[in-house]
Amino acid sequence: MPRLDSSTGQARAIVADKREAILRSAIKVFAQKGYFNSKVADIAKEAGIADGTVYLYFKSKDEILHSIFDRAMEEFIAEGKREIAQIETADGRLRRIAQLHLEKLGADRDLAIVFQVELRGSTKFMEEFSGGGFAEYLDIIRRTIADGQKAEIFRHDLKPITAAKILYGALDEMVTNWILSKRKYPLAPMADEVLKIFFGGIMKK
Amino acid sequence: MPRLDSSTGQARAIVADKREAILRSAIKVFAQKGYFNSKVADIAKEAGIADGTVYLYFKSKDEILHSIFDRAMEEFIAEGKREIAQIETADGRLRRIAQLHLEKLGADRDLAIVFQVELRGSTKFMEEFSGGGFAEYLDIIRRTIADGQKAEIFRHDLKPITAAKILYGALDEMVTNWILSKRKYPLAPMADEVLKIFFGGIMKK
Amino acid sequence: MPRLDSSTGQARAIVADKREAILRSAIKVFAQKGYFNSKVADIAKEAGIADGTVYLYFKSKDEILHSIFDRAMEEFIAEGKREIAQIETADGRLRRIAQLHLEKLGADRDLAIVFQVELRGSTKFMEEFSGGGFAEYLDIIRRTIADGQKAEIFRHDLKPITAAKILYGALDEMVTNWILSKRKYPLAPMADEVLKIFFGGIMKK
Amino acid sequence: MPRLDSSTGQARAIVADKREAILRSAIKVFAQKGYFNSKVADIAKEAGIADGTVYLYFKSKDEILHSIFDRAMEEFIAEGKREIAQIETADGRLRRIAQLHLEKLGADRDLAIVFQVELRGSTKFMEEFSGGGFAEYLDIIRRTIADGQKAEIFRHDLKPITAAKILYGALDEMVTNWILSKRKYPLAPMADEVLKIFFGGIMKK
DNA sequence: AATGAATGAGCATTCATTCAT
DNA sequence: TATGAATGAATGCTCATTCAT
Repeated sequence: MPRLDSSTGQARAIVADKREAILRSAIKVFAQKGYFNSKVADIAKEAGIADGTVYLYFKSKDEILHSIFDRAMEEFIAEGKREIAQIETADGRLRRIAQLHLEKLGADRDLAIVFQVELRGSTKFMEEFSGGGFAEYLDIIRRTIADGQKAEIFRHDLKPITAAKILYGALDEMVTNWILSKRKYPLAPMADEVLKIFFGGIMKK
Repeated sequence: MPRLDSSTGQARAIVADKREAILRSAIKVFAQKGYFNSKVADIAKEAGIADGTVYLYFKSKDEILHSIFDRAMEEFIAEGKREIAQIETADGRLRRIAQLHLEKLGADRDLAIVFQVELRGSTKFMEEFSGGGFAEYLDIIRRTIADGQKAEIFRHDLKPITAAKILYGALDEMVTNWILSKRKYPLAPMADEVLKIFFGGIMKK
Repeated sequence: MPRLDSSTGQARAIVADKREAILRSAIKVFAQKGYFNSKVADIAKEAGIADGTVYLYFKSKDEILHSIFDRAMEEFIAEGKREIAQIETADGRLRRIAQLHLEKLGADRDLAIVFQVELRGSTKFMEEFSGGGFAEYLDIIRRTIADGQKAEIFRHDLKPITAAKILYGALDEMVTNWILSKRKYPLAPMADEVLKIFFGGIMKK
Repeated sequence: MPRLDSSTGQARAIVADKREAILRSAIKVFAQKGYFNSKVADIAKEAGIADGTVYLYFKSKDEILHSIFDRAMEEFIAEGKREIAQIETADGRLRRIAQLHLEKLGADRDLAIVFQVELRGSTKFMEEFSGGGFAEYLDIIRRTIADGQKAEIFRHDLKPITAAKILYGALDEMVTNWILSKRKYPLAPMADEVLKIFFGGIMKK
């Protein structure tokens, strides 16, 4: 049986590979020129395939953008959950989340650009984004903060959802600045800077 | 020759008025449909003028978007500086900045949408944005934080520029969430929530 | 008042002229290459205007085809009714209808081609065609035949609607043959040939 | 070597079967959606084969349409000739031709649609059509009429070719009306209606 | 200054056909 | 023979911008 399995499996793998290749190409092209200024032909050329072939794997240009987001978010959330599960304290978990956030985007500049720039380019998309994976991500942060309050390590006079948004916003700004910065620097370490303030405040005690 | 002066002045005022009207219309239209999906004809119709007239006041559709940003940012920074000048303490100044940030955008939802969404829609624009008024704004925050460190009210183990970005990012996320939220709520009060964390951290002492 | 009227009237006339020009060009192009093989750019070039201009006067390529038919049919029916009204006998009226039918199409070969060929190229269009002007035309023939029966000049053992279809079909075939014929010959005289049979049959008495 | 022969024969039969299947599928699809709106993939799916397989039996989509016409016309003419040969009188033969015409198309609505609608969709095709089987068909009618004149049962003051076109046109219109009609009714009986007029005229003697 | 008709470059998508397997 | 993934040419329509009036 391995025979049949592998033949089917291989076919599936090839299909997945090509989808993958198109997605990678699209990320690169979108990052360079922006979604609206990117032609489907650009993506195809970057992927080394014919224009029409793109449509064997995606229904439309729009679907490509959605797929980029869905796939990346899915992966990120899965990995985040896995890592978090092994950490005891709420603050430790929060630190890991922040690090992961910046590690992931810091490791793929093009993807980061698409996330920071293109996904924000339309209210329509942002709304879908907000209702989708992003909401789940924000909720993970929120729950972790609530956990920390229960565990009496975080203050009680803050709404967890608001605190979560603040943390997310701060991290998000780190990414945006990193993308736009002319100087190259590693993004991940910024997580600790953010947490230094988020955890400790900037006031002297 | 008050005559000529006044006539010129009046003419200039009329010109400014029409520019203004076009800008207001553009903000409304961009907020509704997004920059790329807005037609110049839509803006003209909203402003009650002919399509071609738009080009007597702006060189291109792109310039309209830039003007929206420039004008709003200029106004905002001018007002910010004015208000800040009257405040003694660094933390007081920071609080006023945060409040102003949310007050201004909270008072004009369409403008807020254009700022949060449309201005992010292209790296090109974000780069210009970053190099322009935004940099100045961020620098004001940075200097205020540095002042606070000099005055020994803020910790010294934080780079002012990083702290500034974090504050900005947190505020920015408040605005984005407010825009996308289905529920209507006042935006300005969120400034205090942000500062509660920014100043005090979320850890129990 | 003629002033205002004429200015408006002139503008309207110019618009009508351009519509007209596009329609004439479309008839020519459709006749030459067929509807599906005609590009909107072909029509525009033939009319001496830019591609986009076509869309200032017509919503789509499809609408152009419909307009060709509507306008021609309307004109034809109006003229037919006018002429018929002055004729006493049913057979005289039928003869005039048949003559007009062939005169009109015989005078404009391109229009005839569009009518005979392109309007038949899709069931969708034929259905609309059948439900529209064509039905009215066939009904005029039918009523004339029924009149002739009432006047006791036509046999009663024929359903007027069937006889009408037969006459129409015979005339229609004359047109189609004329279009496809390599030899040039006047179409109108064929009306008498058709009527010779339609009225008299081909059997010897 | 009966072996080879039979194997070849069988192979040929299989080939013929598949050609046949594709043709039947094409008729169905063309009738439903029209030639230009039908995709080769639609035909293949209807026939239960792969897209590429179509091209093992036909050189192009266009050739399929031609084959539909050629095969049907060939069959029809062969059958027509066979039947006619056994009939003595010219009017009897004409009656049989008219009946066959409507019987055949009345028995296969999809084929009728393709014949009445799709084959008319382009002058190019109509010209080929006119020069091909259709010319032969029309000629059979013409000769039969000429025979009737020689036999002194038909009037001499009519050109046989014109009379033939008139008969054909009338029959053709019957088919077109039948196709477009919402009501279902048998087509074949219309032959007699047509002949009642064709033979006898509609005038009272 | 204002108009709005005209322009024409630009692009996502489709689909007949090919060809490696 | 059969497959169906891949190809890439082809085109209707949009819309920012221009310019004669």
